[in-house]
Amino acid sequence: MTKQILPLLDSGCCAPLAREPLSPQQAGTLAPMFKALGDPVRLRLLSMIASAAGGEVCVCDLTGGFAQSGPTISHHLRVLRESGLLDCERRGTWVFYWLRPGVLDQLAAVLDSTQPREAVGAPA
Amino acid sequence: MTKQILPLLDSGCCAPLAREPLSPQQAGTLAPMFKALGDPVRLRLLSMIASAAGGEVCVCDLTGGFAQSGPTISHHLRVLRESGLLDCERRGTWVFYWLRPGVLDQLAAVLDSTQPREAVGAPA
DNA sequence: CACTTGTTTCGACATCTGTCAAGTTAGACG
DNA sequence: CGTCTAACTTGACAGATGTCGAAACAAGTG
Repeated sequence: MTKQILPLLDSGCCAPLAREPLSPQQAGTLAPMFKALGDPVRLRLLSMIASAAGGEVCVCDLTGGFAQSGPTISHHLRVLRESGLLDCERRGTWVFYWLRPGVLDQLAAVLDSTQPREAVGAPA
Repeated sequence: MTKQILPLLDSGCCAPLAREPLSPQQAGTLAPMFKALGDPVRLRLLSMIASAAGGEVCVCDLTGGFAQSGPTISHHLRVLRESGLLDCERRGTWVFYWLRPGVLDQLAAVLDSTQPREAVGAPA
């Protein structure tokens, strides 16, 4: 069910944005994830899923909260899935979506600016 | 020089994504910022500016690092500025850009998922 | 098997986006 | 003022994106 997933930030991926310039490759890996977050409908979908009690939500419980049609919600879920933020599984009639663990934290870490620069590693 | 800026997350704006579902309004405020981050060129620009020594960079020091034309870089800088992530000022011949303080941290806070749900405020 | 419900895919369409070439504005310097 | 450089704006264009209705697919139920 899960289609092509972008090369995952294996472990941390990159230093925070504000510590050193991102390489074109790093930017190319991160941008699609931020892009997936760059739509109000997708942000709300992600939030509904991320904040759900069991950590997962049935599509049937998502569509009701939006003015958009079923196919449109399905499209946005696919974008979130293919960007590596969500995963899903069919169980009988229903399809459940959940947050891929850790991905949001990695994105948050990239945005973190508490260690602007010089305070990096200087051993002495 | 600074044009129309989106309604700024006054103070925190919203609870983390994973704590409770975003309202349509909150999603509408946040999405344009994530959208601005959703392009590799803009991510690199932002990173170059955020990690720069003095906290600001002259446009003339940015354009060299990209295959894109000057107007294209200018366009991306405008998108970053109008989404509220950057600010700029002209000094003589040159224009300098810098990170709007706090904005990145607010976005990071929205993505933070260390307090999934129930651990919220329950007084007892 | 036919029927119903949940979900995705397909096809179409209007809008938005990234890009560049060409032209314009802003300031510095004679 | 004229000219040079830095940066932005405009106009154009190919390609991506958000949206929907219709059709297809998946599973359960009679």
